[in-house]
Amino acid sequence: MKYNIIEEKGKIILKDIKNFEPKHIFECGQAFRWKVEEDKSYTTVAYGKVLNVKKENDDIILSNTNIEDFNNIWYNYFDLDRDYDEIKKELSKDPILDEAIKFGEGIRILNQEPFEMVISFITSANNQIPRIKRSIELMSKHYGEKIVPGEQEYYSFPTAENLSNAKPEDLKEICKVGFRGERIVQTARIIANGELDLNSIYNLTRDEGKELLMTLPGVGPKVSDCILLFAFNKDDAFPVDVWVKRVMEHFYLKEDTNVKLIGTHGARIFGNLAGFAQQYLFYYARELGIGK
DNA sequence: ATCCAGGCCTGTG
DNA sequence: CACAGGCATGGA
Repeated sequence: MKYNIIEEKGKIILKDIKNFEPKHIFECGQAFRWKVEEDKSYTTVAYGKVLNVKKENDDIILSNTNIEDFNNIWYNYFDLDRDYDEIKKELSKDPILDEAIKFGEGIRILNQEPFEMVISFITSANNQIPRIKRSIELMSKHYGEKIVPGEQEYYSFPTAENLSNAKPEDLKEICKVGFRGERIVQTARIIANGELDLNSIYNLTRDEGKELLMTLPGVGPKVSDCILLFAFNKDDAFPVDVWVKRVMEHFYLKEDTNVKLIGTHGARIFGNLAGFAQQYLFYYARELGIGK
């Protein structure tokens, strides 16, 4: 990445940075906790911190942070070590990806917190994105930790310990997670117990990590791929949801198929960049309503 | 009203 | 192994 870092009080400024468009990154479906503000900046809670991100011309301004947190947390969170020019150059050889990349040219794939991804994508099953976001906010508010950096209150995403002690009925009634309540508590318990060590997945392949994650209640083929891609940096993961199914059938298969076939097809044509391809395609398809 | 949403689980053939 | 049907919830 070619950019200059400027440190001001409470801010880190990334000067002249490419491949970083907040709207694309935060609204492409990989993250559920970024809220757009009136000034078009975005705010989230992650790693126990509140962070605001604003784009001004070709600069990105990170507010309520400092150089230590930037180096220790946000540099990796925003995947700043990766050369997106190279990825886009390779994927653009495919004419359909070329269009999708033009549409979401500023997408980056974040490296988010494993437990939060596990629960968030369990919550996503047969659900709608606005409802998923609402349930995640409610879980954070009721089971997370309060953070007050200024005038406003924020809540961190709950720990496995805290969620393992929640009652499924409460998750349903208070957090509106529906039938996913039991799965959330059971999975939180397995992780809180240490029965499954999420950190071990960093050192596994996609297939190995997938096999392990799918032992968790509520985690199947699609949810596991999301967790592997959005938390564990497995770039060959290719989550196939209704939108990816639609866009792949519309542009590539030209017929009605099934998610399993699309998964193998995606792996074959996109290879070790499948995760990036999926994210460009998902954003493109959902924003434009392709195949619906 | 019926259908559907970033699917998964369980039971059947 | 493939394939239904069910599942909470609420907006279209």
